[in-house]
Amino acid sequence: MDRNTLVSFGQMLTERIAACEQAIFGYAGGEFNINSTKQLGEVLFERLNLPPVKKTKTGYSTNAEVLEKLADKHPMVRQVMEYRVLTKLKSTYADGLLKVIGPDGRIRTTFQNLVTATGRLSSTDPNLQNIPVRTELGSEIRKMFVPRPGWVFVDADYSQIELRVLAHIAEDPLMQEAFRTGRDIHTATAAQVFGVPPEEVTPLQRRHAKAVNFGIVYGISEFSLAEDIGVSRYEAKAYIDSYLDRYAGVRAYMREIVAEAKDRGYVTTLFGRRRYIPELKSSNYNIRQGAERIALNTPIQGTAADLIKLAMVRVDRALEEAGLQAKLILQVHDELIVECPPEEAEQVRAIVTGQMESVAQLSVPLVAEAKVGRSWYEAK
DNA sequence: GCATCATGCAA
DNA sequence: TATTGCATGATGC
Repeated sequence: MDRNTLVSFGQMLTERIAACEQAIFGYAGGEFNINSTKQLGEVLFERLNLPPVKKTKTGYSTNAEVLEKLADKHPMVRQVMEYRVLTKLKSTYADGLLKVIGPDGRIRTTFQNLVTATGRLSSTDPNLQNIPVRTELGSEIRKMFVPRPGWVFVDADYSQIELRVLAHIAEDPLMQEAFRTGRDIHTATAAQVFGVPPEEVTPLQRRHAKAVNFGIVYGISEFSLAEDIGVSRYEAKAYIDSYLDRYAGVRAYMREIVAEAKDRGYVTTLFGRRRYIPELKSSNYNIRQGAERIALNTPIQGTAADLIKLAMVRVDRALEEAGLQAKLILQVHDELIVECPPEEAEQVRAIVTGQMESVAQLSVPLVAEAKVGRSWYEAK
């Protein structure tokens, strides 16, 4: 870790947090613990009389979605949103990571191989599988993950591995065709769902199609899709219907995997990993529906986990056999990170992506893309 | 000190 | 009323 930069980043956050706090206390007319959802709820919904959008089982919800809806109703709300972003980065990442830097300046996670229900690894103490990447400020943290002096990172990730696994397992001809011809799957899906040529797909259509692809893997409901992309339930239903009309293999898979799971009591991955799902027989509708989503998702997520685990073994072996100093140092579900001297980087890149892509022969190609960089931020 | 809750980060 | 995880601070026991 680049400890000094991490310390400076933490100090910058401290200053910005203090400014937020002062603004919030000014609007509230006094101090309170902004971290307490109970106290914050009282200020927002009782003192300032903002409309309570949603409840939790213990009181008012103040989560990001709720705050977003209230943002135009009182200036304090945006300050609270910024406060949440900053304190998250400070406590979990800046302070949290500083605490676990070893005497040699390196951070080591502990991987658990037997925790998740699907076969994924999990990472603890610290969790290196949830380092921020989606926002500009958050991704600054990744600039502080650096290799040993003079070395570089090679970061390789699978492209759309779960949808490729779905295309394979579901034997869906259209989805397979999209991957075989190297198309952008979300654009191809939008073209199918909205009935337009790929080159006429608008950014909004692509975004909606991406959300549907994402949701399908998890066992979507029209309600949740509507929530996610901000359309009516009827529109969301139309998207899903159109999707499953076009990707008929996916529709059949969804039906068959649930039937099989109910019959056998478990589902399996392509490599035979098994997950029992006793909740399929629950008398509670919600629990039963949840179990069906698990039956749908587990073979997909679990097969992807099997694939990358096998790739890890082969990558490690191939790097060793090539006589390289390169070392596999991290896995993040669909991504492998290797540390190596810069003169090895191009060979490492070829070995890692080559092993990841050839780990299994599915009905669609597996594609891995790699970058080289002097930090995790640069290499991703 | 431990458990639970709400929240938010990742794939 | 979308899958899988883990860390944090607050809160209560």
